Amino acid sequence: MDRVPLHRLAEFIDPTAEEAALFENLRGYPRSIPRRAAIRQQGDPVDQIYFLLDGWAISFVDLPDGQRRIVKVHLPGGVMGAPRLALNQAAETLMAITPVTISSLSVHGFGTIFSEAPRLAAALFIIAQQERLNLKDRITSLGRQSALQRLAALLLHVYDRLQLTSDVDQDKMDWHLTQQHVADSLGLTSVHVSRIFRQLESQGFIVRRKHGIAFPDVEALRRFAGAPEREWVRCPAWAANIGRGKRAA
Amino acid sequence: MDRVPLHRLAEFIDPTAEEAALFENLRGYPRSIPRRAAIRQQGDPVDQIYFLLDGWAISFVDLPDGQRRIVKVHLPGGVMGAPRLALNQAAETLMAITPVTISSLSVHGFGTIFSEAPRLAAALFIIAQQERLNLKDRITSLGRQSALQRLAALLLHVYDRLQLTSDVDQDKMDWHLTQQHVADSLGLTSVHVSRIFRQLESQGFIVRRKHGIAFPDVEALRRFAGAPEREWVRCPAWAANIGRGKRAA
DNA sequence: CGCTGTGTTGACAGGTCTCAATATAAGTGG
DNA sequence: CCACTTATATTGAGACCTGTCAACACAGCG
Repeated sequence: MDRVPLHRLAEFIDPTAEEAALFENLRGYPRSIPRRAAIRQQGDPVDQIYFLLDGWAISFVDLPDGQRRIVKVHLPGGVMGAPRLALNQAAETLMAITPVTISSLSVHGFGTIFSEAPRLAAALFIIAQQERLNLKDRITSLGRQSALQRLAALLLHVYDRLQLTSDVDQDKMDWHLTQQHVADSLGLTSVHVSRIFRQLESQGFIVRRKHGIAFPDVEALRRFAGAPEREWVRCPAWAANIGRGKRAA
Repeated sequence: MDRVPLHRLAEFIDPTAEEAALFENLRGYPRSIPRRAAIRQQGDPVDQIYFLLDGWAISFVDLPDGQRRIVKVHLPGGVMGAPRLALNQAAETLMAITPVTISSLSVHGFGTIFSEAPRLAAALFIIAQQERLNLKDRITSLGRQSALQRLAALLLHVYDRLQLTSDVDQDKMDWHLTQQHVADSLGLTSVHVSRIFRQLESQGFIVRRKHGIAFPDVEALRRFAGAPEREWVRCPAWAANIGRGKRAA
């Protein structure tokens, strides 16, 4: 497979050679960014979207009162920065939490995809909807679940996403979030996160290692978290056939 | 203005006559649905998306333990059901909470928009991103704000959306959510919602009427809620010019 | 006129936060 | 390589917010 993050697009359509080439031409060269560096600041103008090729990143908002909310954890293969296409100014800061490599696409190139490769555009649209569902699941989770369940749901969410994009072991995963990151994601304090992490561990749901977490029994954890199982669509007919019927007729 | 919900699309591009006609041809006839009726059930197959022409609706998820989470309140002009394009089965139930009229669009017609009217597709994409931002704001709000602030943020969110799509009075709005709805939205109990509603009222932030809420001082409420002010993009160049450069060349 | 949906109020229990101290690991500069 | 600083994780005690349970008021509606 190529090193382009096309796999994320290819989850929903099978790109033709032309589509892949177009995408390849439009996107910029991969760029390395060190840990803790900002990829994009809250308030910057909106002119690029980013594909995360490798490493972990977060988008967060700093509030007037000094608190920080992490609104999304970005994993390899993800699309970053698309939501701000709806804004004049970036809403969030994008920061690398490990060394990362990214590739960027100008908003102009983004428009080109819509006119030249409608099937890719449809795939991007579906990805956006998938993200909406993820956010909705998080709202569901934040709403009324205990901190313990929320943490379990977060772990499983990252686990599932890592399983999709890389060939990793079945029962463990990399982990690059500090407890402060987790706290800012779940709306808890880092103090409490520490407690519930230990609790989850003492109950046998997880085993913690350096930069990694193992799951002795994923299914048990899943039942405990009460997170919905999502059955993502793959290559839906309406998207796959875009342009076909017309050009034939 | 037409009775089609094109205004929502027209927030981001100025549709040509052809684009408007295409959309008009693809969408179904308006349909009326009584209060409390389900527009779409959790688990149904995915073959339509809906435009809410009039009335209020909610999408919610019923959890195994009997709790209900409202993931979105739909107001007139909104697009409903797009997120499930990423799924094989509908993730949520769509229910009218007032009498509503809707117009539907098949997923096939949705594909046609991507091939025939890329600018409309781009507008739909931007709307999706806008929704993502709204969800992110809600996550921010749910995460660490007090119940009082969350309620204030919800009220302002609905207020701002109503201001966008209809010409209503500056200092008041219609309100069709019961306190149970609010509780299911904010992740609180209806008991507590009752308390904080009274508290918000006794502090002078709101005045409650039948099916309506008035805001004596919107800006004070906004400061209290601490919700971010969003500056939505309008007719961005990358979307407006889609297809132009190409056809000329 | 009774019924169901909705809103209000009170007392108590429980989860999470705050504040504070400490331990451990990870960098950094000499 | 060591000393120092910083980041991260852990633990405890008490306060506060919100949930639970229960009872009741009120309205709309058949």
